[in-house]
Amino acid sequence: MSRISLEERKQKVLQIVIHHYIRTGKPVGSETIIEKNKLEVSPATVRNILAALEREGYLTHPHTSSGRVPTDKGYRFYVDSLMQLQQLTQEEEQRIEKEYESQRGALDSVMQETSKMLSMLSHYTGFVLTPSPAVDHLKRLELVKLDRDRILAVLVTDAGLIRHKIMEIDQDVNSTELVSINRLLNKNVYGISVNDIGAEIFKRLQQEKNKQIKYVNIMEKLVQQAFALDEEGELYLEGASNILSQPDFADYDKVRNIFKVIDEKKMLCELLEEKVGHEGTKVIIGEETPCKELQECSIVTSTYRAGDRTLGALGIIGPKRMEYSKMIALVDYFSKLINKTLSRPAKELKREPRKK
Amino acid sequence: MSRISLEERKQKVLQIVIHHYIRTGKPVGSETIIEKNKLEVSPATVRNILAALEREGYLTHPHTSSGRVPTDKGYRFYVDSLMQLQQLTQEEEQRIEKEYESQRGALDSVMQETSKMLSMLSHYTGFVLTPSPAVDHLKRLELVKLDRDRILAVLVTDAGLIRHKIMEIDQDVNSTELVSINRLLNKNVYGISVNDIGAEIFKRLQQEKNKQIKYVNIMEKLVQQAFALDEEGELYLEGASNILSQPDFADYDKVRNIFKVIDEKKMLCELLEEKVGHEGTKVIIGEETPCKELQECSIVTSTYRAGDRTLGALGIIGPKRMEYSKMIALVDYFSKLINKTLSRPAKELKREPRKK
DNA sequence: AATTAGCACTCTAGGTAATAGAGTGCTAAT
DNA sequence: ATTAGCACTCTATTACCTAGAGTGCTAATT
Repeated sequence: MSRISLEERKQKVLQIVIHHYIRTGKPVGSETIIEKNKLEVSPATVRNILAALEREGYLTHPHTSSGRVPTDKGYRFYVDSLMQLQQLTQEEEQRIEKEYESQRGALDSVMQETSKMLSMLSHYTGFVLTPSPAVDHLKRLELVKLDRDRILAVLVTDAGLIRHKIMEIDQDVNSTELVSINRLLNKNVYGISVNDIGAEIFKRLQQEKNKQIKYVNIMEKLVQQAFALDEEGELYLEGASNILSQPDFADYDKVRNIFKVIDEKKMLCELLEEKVGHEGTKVIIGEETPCKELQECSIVTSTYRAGDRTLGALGIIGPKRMEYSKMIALVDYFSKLINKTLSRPAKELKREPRKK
Repeated sequence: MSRISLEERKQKVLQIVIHHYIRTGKPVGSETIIEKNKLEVSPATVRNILAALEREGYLTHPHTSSGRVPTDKGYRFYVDSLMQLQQLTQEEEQRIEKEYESQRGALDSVMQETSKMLSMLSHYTGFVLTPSPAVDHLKRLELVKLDRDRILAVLVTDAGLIRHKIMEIDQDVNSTELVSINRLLNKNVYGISVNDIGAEIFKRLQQEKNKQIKYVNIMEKLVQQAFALDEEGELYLEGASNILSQPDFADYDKVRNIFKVIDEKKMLCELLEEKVGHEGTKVIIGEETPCKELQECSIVTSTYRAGDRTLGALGIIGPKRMEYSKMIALVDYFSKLINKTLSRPAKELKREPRKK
C-alpha cells in the first residue's frame, strides 16, 4: 500500500535508527523502529532492511543480539543527505546577540567569549582558533622602549588582533630616535600581510637609503624578532569538562586520549589550520579525522573571514552521537556573527579620512 | 632492646605507612610494615600501634580486613613533621634551567612555560597565577590610535606584564595630540600601583591645569576604561589530563567535579589569591581546601615576588596521595627561580644611566 | 518476488554462590 | 609490654545460572 520505493524506505529506516540512537544512546532494534514511527511493515521486514544497511556499511552490531548502531559511514550519509538543518530558536539567538553586545572589546576577548558560548550552548567543547597573525594584514606597529636593551613591539592587525613581542637590541636608542623609526615604519607598513613584511620593509628601506645606519640596524632586529611569529594562531578552548559528562565517553582510556589532545592544543591547531582553507561549515566524523585520538569524536567546524581573507576557524568537539542538525546550525550562526563583527570596524576605518 | 620510645615508634610506623601508601596506592598491612623496614617487633605489636594511630585519627580502614590508609590528618602530620624535604636532582635542575634560558621573552610567556614545566615534572597539573595588574606598579603606558573612535592603551608593569585594552572615545584626537597626552602621562605614571593610578592622575592633573579640556576628557576615559582592570590575574594551567592518569581518580564523578573546577578557572583564582598573602610554600590537603570539589586533591603552592611585593602564585594540583617531599621541593624551586628572573630586569634598569 | 510468521540461536546484564586470601582484633600466654 | 594463635570479616575472583533482547534463517503467505 505504501508508495515508498525500496531505496527510499531504506533511507527512512536509516534515518530513524540514527535519529533514535542520537537521542537515546541505546542500540536500536527492529521493534522500536516500528513502534515509534508507525511504519506499516513487520519487524521481519525491518530486520531485512537493517541487515542490508549493515551489509552496505551504514550500521553495525555491538554484538549479535543487540540493536543497530550507526557507523561513521552511516553518520556521514545522515549528515550529508538525510538530516534536515535546524534553526536556532529565537530565544537562543537573542541570548547570543545580547552577550555579544556587552562584549565590544579587543578581538581576543571576543574570541574567548565565543568559545565559551559555543561550549555552553552545545554542552560540548567549544573552540575558536584566532588567525595566525602572519596571515593577517598589519594596521599599526608601535615600538615602546622598556629598558636600555629591550623594546616592546606592539602589532595591531587589520582584523583587530593585538600581539606583542619583546625585542632585545644591542645598541641604545633614545626615545626621539624611536619615534622617528616608528613613524617611518608606520608609513610603510599599512596593509601588508605580516608574512611579507620583512621583505617589504627592506625593499622600501632601499628607497630611503639616506637614513642612518643605526635605523637599518634596528629594523633588521625588528624583522628578525618581532615578525618571526612562529606561532600559529591562539586556540581558545572551553568546556573540556563537558566531555566527561558524555555517557559515550564512559571508557577511561578513550577519555584520557581525548584530553591529551585537548591539553596539547598544538595538535588541534594543526588539524584546524588545514580546514581554514575551506569555506562553510564542515563536519568531521570519527575516523575521518587525521588525529587518531579523536576517532571517537566528531568535530563541527566553520571558518570566519574579514572581507575576502579567511582568518580563522571555530566550532565544537563532541561525541559522534551528537545532534548534528542543531550543532551545525549553532556553529554556522557563530561563524556568520563573527563575520559581521569583523566587517564592522573596517567600515569605520574608511570613513576616517573623509571626516578629517 | 630498641631504645625507641613509644611515641617515637608510633611516628615511625605512621611514617612508614604513609610512605608506602604514597608509593603503592595499596592499603598497608602490619606484615608489610615489618618486612620492608626490618623493625624488630612482631606483627601483633604493629597492629596495636596501628589501632592506636587509627583511634587518634591519623589512619583509617577502607574496610575491616584491609590495611591502613592515611587520613587528611595523617598526611598533614606527615607533611609538617615526618617528611624530610627532598632536593631536586641535578639533572632536573639543569633541565629546568636550560628551558629557562631559551625563554627570555615577555613575562606572560615565561609564566605559561613555567606552568607547563611544573606539570611535566610533577606529572600532575601545574599552574601559575600571574599578578593581577592592579597590584603591580606601572612602568610604561602607551596610547595608540586605531580608528577615529578607538584608542589602544598598552600597559607595561614593573614586573614585565603587558596588558592592552581598547578604549572608545567620542571625540577625535589627532596623533600629535595623542603623543603629548602620552608624554604627559608617562611623566606622571611611573612607579604607581595600577590600583591607585586613577586617583593619582587626577591629582597631578590638577597641578597642570593649564592644559586643554580635551586632554582632561581623554584622561577621564582612560581612567574609566583602561584601568578598570576588573580582571584577576591570568591563570595558566597545564596538564589537566594528567589528573586522568592518576589511579586515585578512577571514580568518574570525582574526576568530573575536579575538572569542572579546573575548567572554570575563576574558582581556582579566588582560592589562590587568598594564598598570595602568605610567604613560602604551603600544602593544602584534602578537606582543608575551601572548595569542596577539590577535597580529593592536594595542592602545593608557593608565591613569587619582585622585591618586596608578592605578585602571584604557582604550584601543582594532584591527588592526596602524592610525593609531597618531591613536590614541595619542585614548587619551591620554581618559586625561587621566578623570583630571580623577576629581579633581573630591575638590575639592568639601574645600570642604564651609568653606562650612558 | 516481496513480505511475514515462527523459531532457534546468541549474547548481555544481572544475580547468586563458592572459594581463596588478606588482614584484622581479641585473648591468653610469655 | 609484647607476642603467638586463632576466629572472624570483608574483598575479589570465578563460575554458573537465568531472563530478556534481538537477531538470522527458513518456510509459509500474499
